[in-house]
Amino acid sequence: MIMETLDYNLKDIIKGCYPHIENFNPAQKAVIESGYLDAKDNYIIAIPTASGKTLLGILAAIKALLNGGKVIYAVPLLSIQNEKLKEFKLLEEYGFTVGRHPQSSDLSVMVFESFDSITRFSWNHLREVDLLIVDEFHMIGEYSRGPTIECALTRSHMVNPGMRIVALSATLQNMEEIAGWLNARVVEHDFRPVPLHKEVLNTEMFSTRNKNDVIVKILEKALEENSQALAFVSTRRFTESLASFVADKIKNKVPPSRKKAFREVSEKILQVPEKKGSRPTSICLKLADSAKNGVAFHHAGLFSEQKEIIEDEFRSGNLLMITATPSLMYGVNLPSRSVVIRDYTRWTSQGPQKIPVFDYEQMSGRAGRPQYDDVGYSYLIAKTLDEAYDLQEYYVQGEIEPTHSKLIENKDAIYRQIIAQIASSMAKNPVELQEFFSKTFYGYQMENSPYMSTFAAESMEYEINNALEFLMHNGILQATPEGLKTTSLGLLIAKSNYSVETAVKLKEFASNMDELDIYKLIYQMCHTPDLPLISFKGRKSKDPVREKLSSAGIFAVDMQNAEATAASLMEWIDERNEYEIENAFHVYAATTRRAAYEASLLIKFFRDICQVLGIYQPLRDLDILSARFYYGVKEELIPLVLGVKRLGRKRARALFKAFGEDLRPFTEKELQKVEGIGPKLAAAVHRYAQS
DNA sequence: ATCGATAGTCTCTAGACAGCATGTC
DNA sequence: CTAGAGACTATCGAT
Repeated sequence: MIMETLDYNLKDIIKGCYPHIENFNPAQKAVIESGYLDAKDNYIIAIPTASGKTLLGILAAIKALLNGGKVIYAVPLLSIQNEKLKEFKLLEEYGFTVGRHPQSSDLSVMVFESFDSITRFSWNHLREVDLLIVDEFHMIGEYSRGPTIECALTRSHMVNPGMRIVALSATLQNMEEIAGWLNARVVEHDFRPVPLHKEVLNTEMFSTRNKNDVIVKILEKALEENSQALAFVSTRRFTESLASFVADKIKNKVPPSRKKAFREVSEKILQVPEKKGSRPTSICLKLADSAKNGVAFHHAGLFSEQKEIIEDEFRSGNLLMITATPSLMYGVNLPSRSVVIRDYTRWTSQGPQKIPVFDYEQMSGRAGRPQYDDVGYSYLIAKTLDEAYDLQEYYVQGEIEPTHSKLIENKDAIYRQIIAQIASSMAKNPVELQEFFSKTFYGYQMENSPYMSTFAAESMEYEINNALEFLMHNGILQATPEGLKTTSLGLLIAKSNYSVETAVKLKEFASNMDELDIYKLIYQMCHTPDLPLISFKGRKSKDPVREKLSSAGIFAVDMQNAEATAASLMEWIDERNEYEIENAFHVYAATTRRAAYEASLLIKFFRDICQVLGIYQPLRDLDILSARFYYGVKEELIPLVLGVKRLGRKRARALFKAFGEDLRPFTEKELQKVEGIGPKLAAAVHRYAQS
C-alpha cells in the first residue's frame, strides 16, 4: 500500500532495480511513514541487520538524485563497497552515474576512510554532496575506526552544513544521545524477517562436560531436519580443531547421498592451489579434509578464494556447518537456521575479556534464513547450570552497552585529527582545535554528561596541549607567527592514512640510519601498527624464523608475529611462494600477499619521509624495494615486471630462466614456449625487449 | 621394547581501512 | 590483575 504512494519516478526506478520487492516490510513502513522521504532532517534508522536497511538508504538516495543532487554511501568494508556498487549499478539505466568517488559519480559508494580523506582535502567535492548515507553507523563506538567516522562527520558538517545525513545502524542503547549529537530524528524498529529464539545451553543438560559434544548434538539435529549451523569460537586455531572434531564425530551419520556434495566441495578447495600451479598448504588440506564430512572453518588466515567457496557452498546447502571466528560477524551475509556461540571471551590487549552484548547480538542475528526458516535458533553454550544462569542474564536479557566515543582514549586518533585540522587550515591554534573537538561526538558526550561537563573543557584542553607538545617535539607541527602549521613531514602524514606512531617510528629509523639496511627496515616496519601481521600457526617450532632473521643480521629475543611477518616478507621478495613460506615458518601464509602489498605502500611512505628529511641517497633503492614487495620478486626481475603489465612474478622468472636477462634476440614464437605466455603477452614482452 | 590411555603442564589468543591533488585571510 | 581450549609431555600399566 505504501509502495503506491511513492512518486511515480521513484516507484518506477525501485520496481526496475528491485523487481522482487513487492511491498515494504514493517520496519521500512515505519521509517517511510515518519516522513523520511520528504524530510530534510538527518535520520538515524535503527533496525536489525538484514531487515532491509539498504533499500531505505537507496530510496533517499534516488530521491536526492532525482533532484539533481549528489549522494555518498559510506560503508565499513571493501567487500560491502563492491557488493553495493554492483547492486547500485542498476541505477545507471536511469541516467545516474555510480562509482567510487563523488568527482566522477552522482552516487558514490565509499569506504569510511576514503570519505574521511575527502573531508580533509577535497572540499570542492564534499560541498557538492547533498546526502550522505552512513551504513553500519554503530561502528562509531569502535576503538580504532570509530574516531575516523566521528571526525569525518564533524568536519563534513563544518564544510557542508546543508548536507543531509542518514545513518543506518543496529539498535544501540543510547540512541537518543547519538541523535542529539547528529541533530537527527530516530526511527527504531525491531522487525526481523525471521523470528529469533535465543537460548543458553549447558553441558550438564547433555550429560557431558565438553562444550564440543553439545555442538555435535546440535549438528546431529540439524542433519536430521536438513538444516545447517554456524559455530562461533574465539581463535583461528579453535575453528580448525572444532571443525575436525565435529567432522570426525558426524562422519558415520551423514547419509551417502549428501556425502557426494561434501566431497565435491572438498575437491573444489583443493583445486584452488592446483589452478595456481602451487601445492596446497597444510591449512588447505585440513580444510578439504573436514569439508569432506560437511564441516568447514572460516577465518582471516584463509585465502579469499577459499572463503568464497565456503560461503557459497554453505549458501547452496553443500556444507552442514561452518566454524568461524568473528570473521563472519560483519559484512558477509551468511544466515543459518542455527547459530552456536561456544566462546564468549576474547583475548585483547587487556587480557581475556567477555565479548560485548552487542557482538552476541550480531552473532545471534545470523540465525534464521529468510524464505527458508520460520524461526532461527541461537545457542550460547555454558559449562554448568550456574554459568548458564549468569549468561542468560548477561547476554539474553542483558542490555547492549552504551556507545561512547573512543576519540580521547585513542591517542593516535587525536594526533591524526589535530594534524588534519591544521593541515587543512581549519585550525591554527589550540582554541580552534578545542572548538573542533567540542563539536565531535566526544565533545558532545562530555558536555552532556552530568559528571564530566564541568571538567569537559579543561580535560580537553589538557589532552590537546599534550598532543601538541608531542607533535611539535617530533617535528610534525611547528609554531609560526601565523599560528600552528604542519611541517613537510606533518603534511605528508596528513595526506596519508598512516598512524602517527608509524610515521614517528619510520622517521626515527630514517634519521638514525647510516646506510640503508633493507632487512632492518623490514623488521622495523613490522613493528608499526600499519602493517597487518602474518601470524604463527599453532605451537610449532619458531627456530626457522629465528634463523632467517639472524641470517639477515637481526637478533630478536621473542619470536612473535612481527618476527614471523618479517621473515615471511623477506622470503616473499626472494620469490618464495605462500606454500613454501607456510611450511618453512609455520605461519598463516595466506595473508602474505596482503602484508606484502601494505609493505610496498609503507616503503613508499618511508621513501617520502626520507625525502622530506633531506635524505636522498636511499631513494632509488627504496623505489626498487617497494616494487619488489608489490610483485614479490628479486631485484633482477624488476625491470621486466614493471615493463610488461600483467606479467607477474612467476612468468617473469620463467622467462628469465629460459632466456636470461636480455630478451632482445628472441622472437615472439620463442617467447611463447614459456608456460603461461600466450600470443598477447609474448607480443608485449617482445615490445618491451625492443624498446 | 612398544603402544596407548590418562593426568598434568604449557602455550597462545579476532578483524582489516586508508587516491581523486584544498581555501583564504 | 582477569580465561580456557587444546597441544604437548610425562607417567604408568598392559601387552
